[in-house]
Amino acid sequence: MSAVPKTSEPLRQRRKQARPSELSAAALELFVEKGFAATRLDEIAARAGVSKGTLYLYFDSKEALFTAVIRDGILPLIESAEAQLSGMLDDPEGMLRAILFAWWDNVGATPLGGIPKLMIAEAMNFPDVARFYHQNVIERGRRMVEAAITRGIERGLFRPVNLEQTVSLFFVPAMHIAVWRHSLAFCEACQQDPREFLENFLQIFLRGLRATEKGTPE
Amino acid sequence: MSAVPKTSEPLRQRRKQARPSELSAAALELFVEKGFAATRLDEIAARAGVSKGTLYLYFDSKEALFTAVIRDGILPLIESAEAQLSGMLDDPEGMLRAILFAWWDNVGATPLGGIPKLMIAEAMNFPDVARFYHQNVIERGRRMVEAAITRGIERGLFRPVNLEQTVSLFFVPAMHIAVWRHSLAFCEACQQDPREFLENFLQIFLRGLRATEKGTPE
Amino acid sequence: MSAVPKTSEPLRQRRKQARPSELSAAALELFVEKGFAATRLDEIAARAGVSKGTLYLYFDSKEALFTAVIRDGILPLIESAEAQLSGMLDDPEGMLRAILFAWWDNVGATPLGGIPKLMIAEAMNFPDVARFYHQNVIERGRRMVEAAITRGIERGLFRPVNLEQTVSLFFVPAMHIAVWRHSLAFCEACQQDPREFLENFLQIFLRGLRATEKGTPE
Amino acid sequence: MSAVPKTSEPLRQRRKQARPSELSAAALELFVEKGFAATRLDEIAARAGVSKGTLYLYFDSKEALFTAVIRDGILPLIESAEAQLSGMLDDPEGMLRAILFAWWDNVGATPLGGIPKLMIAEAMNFPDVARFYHQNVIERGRRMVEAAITRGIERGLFRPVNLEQTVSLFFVPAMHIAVWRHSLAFCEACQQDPREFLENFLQIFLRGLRATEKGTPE
DNA sequence: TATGAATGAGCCTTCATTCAT
DNA sequence: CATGAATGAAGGCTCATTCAT
Repeated sequence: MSAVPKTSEPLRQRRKQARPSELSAAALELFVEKGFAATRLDEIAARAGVSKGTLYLYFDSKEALFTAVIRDGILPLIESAEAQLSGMLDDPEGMLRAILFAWWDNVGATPLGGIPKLMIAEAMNFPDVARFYHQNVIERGRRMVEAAITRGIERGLFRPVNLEQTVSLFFVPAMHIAVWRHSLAFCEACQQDPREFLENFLQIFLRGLRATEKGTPE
Repeated sequence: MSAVPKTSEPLRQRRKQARPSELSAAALELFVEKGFAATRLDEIAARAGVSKGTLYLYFDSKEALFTAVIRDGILPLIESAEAQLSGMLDDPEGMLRAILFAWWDNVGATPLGGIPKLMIAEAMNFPDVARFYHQNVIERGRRMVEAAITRGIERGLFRPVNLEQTVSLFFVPAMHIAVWRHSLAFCEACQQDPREFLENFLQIFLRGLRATEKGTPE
Repeated sequence: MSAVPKTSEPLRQRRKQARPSELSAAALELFVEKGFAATRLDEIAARAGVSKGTLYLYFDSKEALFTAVIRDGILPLIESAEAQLSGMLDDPEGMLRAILFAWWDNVGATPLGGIPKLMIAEAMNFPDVARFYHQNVIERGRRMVEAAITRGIERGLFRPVNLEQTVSLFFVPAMHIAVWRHSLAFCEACQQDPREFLENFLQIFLRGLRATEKGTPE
Repeated sequence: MSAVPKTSEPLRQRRKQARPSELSAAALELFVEKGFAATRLDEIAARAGVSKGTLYLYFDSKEALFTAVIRDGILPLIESAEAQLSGMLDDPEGMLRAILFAWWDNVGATPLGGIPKLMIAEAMNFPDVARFYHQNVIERGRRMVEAAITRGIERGLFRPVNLEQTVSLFFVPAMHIAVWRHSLAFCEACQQDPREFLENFLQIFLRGLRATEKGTPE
């Protein structure tokens, strides 16, 4: 509020452009921390440095703000991830590793990493948002992993496994870290380095997935 | 209204004894479904078939009801599980399998299976309850698995792995099923048979865990 | 609150029965005085001697309270008026006079006399209520007057006039008094005795209505 | 946006002069339709085709706008009416008829015809405005009618009647039409031609007023 | 002069909690 | 023990008003 750079662009204009994402960023933090119902609009406004009424210049209601937080928060990321990772199908194991750590760097380690917790908590209260999230985030993420595993099986690198369940297993530890970071964060078991945890998981996962004929020297 | 005959009423007596758990059962369902803040005491009372005021005869406040739901719901189960499973240390793989499916039968498949979702959603709003849950449920559960894996490593059945992380990995898929059952339940990927999913996980998990020198005859 | 007679009937019970009409009576006064939008529920509750929340035990919303004020306030009166006055058709002039003064005594001079002002002010904001009022109050009132004038014409007592317009003319001065009582009440011209005003109107009205052949000696 | 050429702009000049009355015209329509409290400044600005802030360039507050709507709307008309009709005292009946239809043409049939409804609705919320309206509009209008009736009585054309009340009766049907046009407008009884209604009223009114000795040739 | 983004006081409504019955 | 009418604090939302541009 005091450290605004005085460029030639009028301040008002720049704030106007930035406001919606400033507001939804503040909202995301609080929704993740306390849940939708327990978050007061006062708090969101205060954290964004605006007054309560300003929220209504950009969002029709608390619920609309919630929807926007989910929609606008995660969709761009999925799209860029698809663009970046689709070319790695030649190396299934490498692609799986890349998906996992790209997710961690761009989502899990950022405030967006709270969204899985938020969706878990609010899915039954906002079925429409949950359905959107499922179709546009979960399903698209699963498809990427599915493609990698399928290719690995085709090439004889992986055992023929139940695809659906194996894809689920692949995501589950990453989700686990993201969720616990924003809930039972004090738990020491979660204080471990997330990348190390994911690496450890990948080893067990891939080892369990690989075709057995070829030994995998540790 | 004033002339209620005061005979010996076994039914009423039984109800009186059972009331608290009837109330907390109703509360659990609703807390899991909608979250703590979004659940009204009216609804809980209605679902338990009592009036709103009656809740205050057994619980001091909404928050006390929440605490009771967690405390009284899960603790007895952990204790009986410890008693039943502690004798299986001779067969680490069998013990891991037994833990997983005992948990599913006694917790995951029952209304108590909603507690993980509830704790995830409310941990940051109720740090005391979260700490209680962590110490008395999570840690005790982890210790059982830790014992089995440690014994497996000692006997050369399992590779020497990072214990903490591996224990986490062991629990994560089970938690995942329980959580998603009560949030994104409509997701088809979650409609799969939970036991089958756990079985599939166990295969990959154990295969990834086993010492490599010995082939793993399916 | 302190002068409640201590009869055998429990206080709570009696209040429960009386509350809705106590509340709508308070609401009527304030809606008439300030209009719907300018009336705060705080005021209504305060005037009725209850807290704000109590209003919602009996009415779903401010708007529902408005509807109830109109519906429950005026309908019973119309019905009793129809019952009492329908037998006077033998004496058209007497019936018209009776209608006018019965209306004054039972509506105009009571708090219900504010309803015409209220309906005028809010009809366009609440078209459904306006339509209800029109069909169930205005039209039924008009039919009674219409019957009297028609009979008078049939018997040669009245000139053959435009019925619709004459019925309107009959009601207009009464409405005028009622409306001004609750709006420009300070106007001296309105300080006149209402009964005298109505009597004076009746004379001019009937004199203008009567068949001319028979002189009407003053 | 910054390079607006400062040429001589007759259109803009004209707009600048006309703005206040354009604004109060828009305000009048909405105040009449929805009442003062239920009308938002946003709507008024939108209907006048300006932004919300512009209203504050011409009026200090919403209430000042209300006052201006009444003051500036009706006063010029009364003054021109007085000038035009004061010369008709030689023909009392003609003057009464002229007053009635001049009022209809210049007020009742125009947007100003909504003012009586507005004053009825808001008189108790704005006693100062109501007093102004009473003194400068109502009283001056009454005086014109009073003069005509007095002259008619002096000349033996009219019966000696209660002046105050008869003047009220004279205005009441006209007010009634104006008010209902802006409130219960859907009512079929009000769909009648207003001039015809006023004509019918005049016949009954004058017939009831005339001295009885002289027959009244239609 | 005109704009419209921003404000914040105020209102309707909800709901945990109390208490007379 | 049980009820449910009553309470009042608090939250979502609106809108008259201000002011930087």
